Amino acid sequence: MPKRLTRNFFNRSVHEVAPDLIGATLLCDGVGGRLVEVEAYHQTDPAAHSYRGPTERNAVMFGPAGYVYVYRSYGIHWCLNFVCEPKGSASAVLIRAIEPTAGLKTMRRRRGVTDERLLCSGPGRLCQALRITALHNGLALDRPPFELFARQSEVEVIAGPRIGLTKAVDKPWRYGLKGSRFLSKPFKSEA
DNA sequence: TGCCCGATTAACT
DNA sequence: GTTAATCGGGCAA
Repeated sequence: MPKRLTRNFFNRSVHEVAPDLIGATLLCDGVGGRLVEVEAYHQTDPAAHSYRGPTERNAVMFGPAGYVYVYRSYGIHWCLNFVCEPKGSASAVLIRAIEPTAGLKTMRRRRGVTDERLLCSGPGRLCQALRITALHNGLALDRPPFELFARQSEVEVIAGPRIGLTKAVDKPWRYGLKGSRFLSKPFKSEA
């Protein structure tokens, strides 16, 4: 059986946690898969929601590590983050793409597409596939409905600039599973 | 209060 | 490659 990750896993630098998450398996009510793409955000980072200090929306980011921060993107989509570092650091990892392994039929129904590569390849898409909404904001990652398992083998992690930003565009804080077909976009170094 | 804009996606040309 | 959809946060007034 794969080893479960607990909240303690997240209580260190977001730049260590983010690449370590590649290959881990996330399930929500039994539906999900392998994390293949994430991005790191920190309070000192102009692109982070926490950059301008605590607000009602980003309050969870200022809390302890190992909890879920969910926000509405463009008024349409939900985006899923894992809070990292000691309380107050306001850092988090954005989950950008998952390789679907569990609940494929459910995900196809929720997404309205059949192509496996379109189920969870993007932050908004994976939230729709796993049915993650504001109701999950503030929940612990090691408690239901979530299940999080450590990767079972070594993986090759690739890094590059984050996607969709207008600030701090040069920071190479996007991490991905090298060669994965399920990335939201290819990394430049393997294009 | 009003205005601008975004850690996106799908459907266009 | 371009653009609409859609709405709350953040800031100016």
